[in-house]
Amino acid sequence: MSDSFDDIPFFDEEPAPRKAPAPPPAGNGGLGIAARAMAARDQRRAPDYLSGLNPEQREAVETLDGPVLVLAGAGTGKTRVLTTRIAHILATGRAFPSQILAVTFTNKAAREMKERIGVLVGGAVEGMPWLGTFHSIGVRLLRRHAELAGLRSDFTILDTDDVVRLIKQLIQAEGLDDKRWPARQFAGMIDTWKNKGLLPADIPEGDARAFANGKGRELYAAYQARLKTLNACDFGDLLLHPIAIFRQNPDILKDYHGRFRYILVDEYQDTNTAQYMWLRLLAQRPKGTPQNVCCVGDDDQSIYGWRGAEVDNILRFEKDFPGARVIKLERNYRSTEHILGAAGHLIAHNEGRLGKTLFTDRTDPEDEKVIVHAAWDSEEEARAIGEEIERLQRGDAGGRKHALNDMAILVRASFQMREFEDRFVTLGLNYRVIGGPRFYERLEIRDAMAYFRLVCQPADDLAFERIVNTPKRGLGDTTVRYLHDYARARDIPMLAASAEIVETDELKPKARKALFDVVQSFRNWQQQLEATPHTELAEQILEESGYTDMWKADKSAEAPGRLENLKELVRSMEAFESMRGFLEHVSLVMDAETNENLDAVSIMTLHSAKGLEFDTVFLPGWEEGLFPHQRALDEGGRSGLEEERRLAYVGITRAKHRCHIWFVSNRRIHGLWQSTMPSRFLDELPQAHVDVAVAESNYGGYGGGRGGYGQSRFDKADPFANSYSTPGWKRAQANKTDATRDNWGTRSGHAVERIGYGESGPRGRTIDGELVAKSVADKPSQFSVGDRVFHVKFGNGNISAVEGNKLTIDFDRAGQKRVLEGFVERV
DNA sequence: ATAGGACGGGTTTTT
DNA sequence: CCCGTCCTAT
Repeated sequence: MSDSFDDIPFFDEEPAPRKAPAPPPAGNGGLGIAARAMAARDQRRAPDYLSGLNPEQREAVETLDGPVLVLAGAGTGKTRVLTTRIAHILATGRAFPSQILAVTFTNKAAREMKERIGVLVGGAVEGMPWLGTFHSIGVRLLRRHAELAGLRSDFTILDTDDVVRLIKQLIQAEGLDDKRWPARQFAGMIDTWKNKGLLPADIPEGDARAFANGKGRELYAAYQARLKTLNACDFGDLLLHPIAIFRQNPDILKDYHGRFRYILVDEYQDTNTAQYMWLRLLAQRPKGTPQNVCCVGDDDQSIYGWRGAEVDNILRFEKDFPGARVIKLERNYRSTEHILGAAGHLIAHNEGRLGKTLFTDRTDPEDEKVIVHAAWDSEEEARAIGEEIERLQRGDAGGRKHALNDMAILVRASFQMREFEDRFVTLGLNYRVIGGPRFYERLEIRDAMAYFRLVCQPADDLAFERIVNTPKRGLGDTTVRYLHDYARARDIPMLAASAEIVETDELKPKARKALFDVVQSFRNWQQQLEATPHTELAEQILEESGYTDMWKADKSAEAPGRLENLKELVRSMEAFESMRGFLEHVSLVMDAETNENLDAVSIMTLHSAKGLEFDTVFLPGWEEGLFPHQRALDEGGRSGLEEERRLAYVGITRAKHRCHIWFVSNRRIHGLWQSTMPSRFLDELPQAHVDVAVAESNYGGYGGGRGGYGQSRFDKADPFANSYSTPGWKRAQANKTDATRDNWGTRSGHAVERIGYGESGPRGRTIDGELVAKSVADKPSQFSVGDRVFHVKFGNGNISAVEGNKLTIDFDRAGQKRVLEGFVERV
């Protein structure tokens, strides 16, 4: 993104496009004769960038007039189509870069697109100013018209953390119990409303009553009012304000209609209602005016319904844009026929899809089918996958050697990651974890950012409150509350209030002096904002505020890492022209770099795997309750199940050559062992493309298809040749105390890259297993210590502890386990 | 001010 | 079980 929001001329000063629009495409079905002739003519002198496209891709690229919906299945060259289409628009002189609006969901996608267009078009074309995420484009629009939303153009963008703190204040100000009404929850509600495009007046009565003793609506309105006085926005506002501005100012909207000759949207299946409203305002034109909108998406990969995405948007595209051309990309360039066959058969169980079937020409008898494996428990699952990874890495059995970078483990829920980490640490296998909190979410980074924000934006009270007593200056709660009240009463920012208060003798001398110093410092830094280079100023701020000293004095293990992160923060500012430009970047771009030089297995959730591909993919945890997730079923019903199925589809289609699916019979949930059923999705895989692994262990076995998951096949199992060993997690922690800037330690030849995760490592989470536990919890246990019991999976053992309905049992063969008493019987 | 204990909550995540 | 948050006791 650009550093400044003033570099884009608002009105077109460029000449009109050089070429007359091409004649409308012939017929609805195949190409007419004239069109074919023209296509043939074009083929002869087809520009380089068009060669190598298949007919459908080419149609998607070359159908420039009128609405187009491209249904691009996984691995069908979606990004290629989008970028080539833009290159084509530019190369044919249909529009200038600044006349193309291209929207993506993530910064990564936007970046990638920019790079690829650059390659296609050559360096001649300046970066496209209106290519970006919904939010970054929203910021750009809002900066231009801020006053129409009651803001100044230098408004701040609050992140989730700020929002929660602000709401908490509001809840307290209402005299409500902030424990009974958690701010985080209300922030979530506001987010949901905003995703739906709802302002306080629009929210359903039921929603309004559900929170804060029925004060939900008032609280939402108060929140919006407070944002306005803070000259701030949350993420939702970046869409909602422009929508309101467009609706209330038809002339402004009309200007944008004139500006944006071509509109492109990536991942259309992920748009939420607000984004849809925004897009329709910009794309729908009066009758007779060209509506050159092209949306690309895949209804089968819609996996964000839970955060407001509406698959309906893609399903009703043709209604919204009558006469739309719908182009399906079904030729897959990524995966083997077995992988496509398995994925296609699975997803066919969903109703209400537009219906695509991926195919490939490549057939290779050597290609391995999708393999389903059974394991006793999650520990064995991790062990077996680890072994398979090492086997592929060594390349024995005549196979070639595989890089760890080509392998990924995709899990449904992040708590599953831990077991793999433990195992890989023990094996000394390099891995990287993708997901979790980011660089910019770290404590020290957020503190430093608060200083910078307050310098650039003195009205940023949230930043003020964050750092006024960091490092400790003796300005505790009492003082801050006083400042807060004083500022609110006079309707001025807290920093300005402080400047007034230090002139009085309202505060005790000690506090007064401390606050005076703060006020002086900020005055000083603000004065230097224009003159001093921003990286220098940043360093100066961190030094003079005592913030770096605070961490230098800290003897804890993380302190050196935090200092290193601060240095990195300042270093990363160099790429920007000003401190303001940097702040804007950070508020919208939260992603972390990966270290590509490191050869490591990737571990991530299925959600974060969307859009990626790997030679070999491992999909563990295909069990009822985990995948499909119980909560998705409980809360989402049928559509919840279908979204889970799409997630499974996404998982399988990430694989180029090898896809290994696993399920276990026992998983530890809330620390208790529970027996689990294989996922229904396993039954939905086609026999023709799937093999069932045998002899992974002597008790595994898939049971041969439908209905084959009897418990009896586990009876003679002896899964505990290795007793439960202490996880290597602690060692992992120790190993990477020096992991700082990039979060990867390299001791003992073992590298762990933690993309996103902060110093705390992965958090243990677990799935819902409460029902079983609660149903019997009130009865006193019928078992007591010393009882000899039998467990259908663990065999015989002696009870060593009883706690409600939870028993700790020393099994003869399985070692010590904690199980619910319902699973054992007295011998 | 900070450690330590009680307490709650535990799917997925971007901007 | 395992973690983060909040309140209490030093």
